[in-house]
Amino acid sequence: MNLKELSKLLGLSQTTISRALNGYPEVNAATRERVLKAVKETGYRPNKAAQRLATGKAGSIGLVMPTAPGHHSDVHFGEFLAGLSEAAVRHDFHLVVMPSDPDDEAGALRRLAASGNVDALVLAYMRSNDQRLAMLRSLSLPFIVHGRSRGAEEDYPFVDIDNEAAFYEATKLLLQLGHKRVALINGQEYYDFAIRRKQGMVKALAEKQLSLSPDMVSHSAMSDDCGLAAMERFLRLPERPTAVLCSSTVLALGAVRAINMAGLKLGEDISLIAHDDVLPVLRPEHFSVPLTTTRSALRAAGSRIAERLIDRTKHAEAELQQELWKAELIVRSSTGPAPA
Amino acid sequence: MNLKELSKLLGLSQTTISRALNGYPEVNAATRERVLKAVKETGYRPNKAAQRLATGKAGSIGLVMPTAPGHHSDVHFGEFLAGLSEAAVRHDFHLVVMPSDPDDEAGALRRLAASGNVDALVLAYMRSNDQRLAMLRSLSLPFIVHGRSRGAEEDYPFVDIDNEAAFYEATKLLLQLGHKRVALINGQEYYDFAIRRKQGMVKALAEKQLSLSPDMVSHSAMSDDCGLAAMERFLRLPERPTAVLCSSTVLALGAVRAINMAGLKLGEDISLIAHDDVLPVLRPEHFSVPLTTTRSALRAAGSRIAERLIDRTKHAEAELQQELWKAELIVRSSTGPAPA
DNA sequence: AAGAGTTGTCAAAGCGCTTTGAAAAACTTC
DNA sequence: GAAGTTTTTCAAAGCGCTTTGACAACTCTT
Repeated sequence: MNLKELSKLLGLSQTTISRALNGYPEVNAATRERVLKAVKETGYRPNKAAQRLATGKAGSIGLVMPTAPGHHSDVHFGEFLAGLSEAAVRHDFHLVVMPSDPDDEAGALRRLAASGNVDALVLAYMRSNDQRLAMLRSLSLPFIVHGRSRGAEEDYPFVDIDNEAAFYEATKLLLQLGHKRVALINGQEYYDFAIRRKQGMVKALAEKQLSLSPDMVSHSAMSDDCGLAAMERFLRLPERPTAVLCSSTVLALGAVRAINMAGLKLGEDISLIAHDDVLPVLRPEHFSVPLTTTRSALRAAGSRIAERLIDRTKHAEAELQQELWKAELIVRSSTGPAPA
Repeated sequence: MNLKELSKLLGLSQTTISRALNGYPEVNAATRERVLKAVKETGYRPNKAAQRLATGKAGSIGLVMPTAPGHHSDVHFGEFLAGLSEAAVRHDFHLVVMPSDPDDEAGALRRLAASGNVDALVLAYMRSNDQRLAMLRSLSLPFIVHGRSRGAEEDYPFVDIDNEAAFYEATKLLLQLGHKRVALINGQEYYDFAIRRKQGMVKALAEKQLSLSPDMVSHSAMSDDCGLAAMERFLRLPERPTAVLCSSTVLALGAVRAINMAGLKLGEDISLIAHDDVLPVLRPEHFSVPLTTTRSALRAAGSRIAERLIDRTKHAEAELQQELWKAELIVRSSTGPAPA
């Protein structure tokens, strides 16, 4: 069933039907009723491709999903996607996911934009000095950044959490508890959030005339085995840390296992604070020793981003909104005073 | 830059350019060269929406993502999506994700199909007697099912793992080790895979004149806390199980924690076998006691499905392929002889 | 009751591509 | 070199929608 057939069926012009369906005022209420009824009965749905060609609006927002045969899919991705989805579904938008080699996200982004398949883009997995920003600016397609990019000029709209403040606060808590040797199990070094978190930690340490030695820092993918390996390495140090910060509860999962295997007691012999993106499958409060965390819901960020993005495709006013969310420090049992 | 402009620029008709670009033979080699060069210079990209309208091909495959504000996003979803993506990216296809209320997947599917945004659909999260099947059959859009649906006629193409055989084999292993009381921590009862796994288990038990009592079975979402809760319940039984099967490594994560908290030794006091969908963040071999598992890579399934689906959009021949993959039983340390 | 203003409807022109059917140009062949 | 082939190119007709500009058909004014 297409518009032409429907118009024949109703004895109305395509114009009138189109207007009735799209809420234009210049349609008689009775006529609109009649159209709506016929639509329901026939199950007519406007063809999106045609609509898109006519209006230039795609009704979908796009994002690039870094993936490759060897590449570990990121647990956080699903949750972020769920957030985007929640907002998208409210506005009857689709999500176009463009898979891409992690090393060619810029190219994937360009292809996605050129395809005309999307009205707006989400930029995620931000790196320091991210080259994708320059490309996107030249593309004249609305976009919002999840995170930020150190080194690049900050003239783009974003939703980010204050990573530096989060890890600054977390570190301060540990220092107050008397810890002096604090280690960091972080995400990959090229990610913006990782550097900021490290900076927050360094800043807090510096205030107590302490510094962060390189052998107390680990950068790796966010998987439990990386967390395990990093923690094991720390525990083998001549002067092992008495506290550790983790950039994810997934990393913490491995770290906690290493701690247990070493026969140490979490929250007594060693303290741990993890950043919690609120993954439903891995709740810090459900760890055998509930984890102290800096919490910020990834899903909420996704949802907010989609909401703003969709709004922009509709109203096109280019207000530069930059949101910096505070992560919440939640103290549970994995933190305790430094052992004497 | 659009086709019209380019044709004017080159002094060629739109037809010729279109043909040159789409590899038709009836174009002079020299002309084609000239076109290709101009395309490179001008950066011309055919508008996908127009292409789509003209050809009826969208160049993307769709799937519905169940999501709602309260709804836990499924860890397995990301991995499945990664699999789909890998194949999609190879063929320059996009993935259209339609978020949907979990209770209205059928409606979402219909809307997605009607949108003309996709050439083919993936059906996942299959339930017993799934009503979506009937709907899809009437839609004349190619689709492939991930999993199967008990109760529905099996006349659709699918990729599934032999869940029954997997849990049959796993149970047999436990029985051979002398276990008599085996419990099951399963996914939600309405999922097809959950029922088949239970059936496999029941079958193996029946061969030894044993039966599966209802209080030894738990159906829940696939999260660690559900696994924990289920295991705790089992451990409180007057005659607690000496072995347990888990439908996911995520459930096992919680179950193992419950076992540890009860002061029991995994693989000695109690045995555990989990189904492993090969989630990169949660590897059974990295558990403190490495888990015995039935393994089948979810990502591979996604990849295979996308591959077949894309193939079908291109060649349209409707061979009914039904693949049933064997899960691999991998024995590690979480299984041992039944305690005396 | 004629002129002005409002409403409701329509035919037709696009949106940017592909594809059909026809025609022109370039070769063959006898 | 005329007739027949083959190769190469083109104009025009869609694909299914939205939107513009025009036109009836009413409803007010005065």
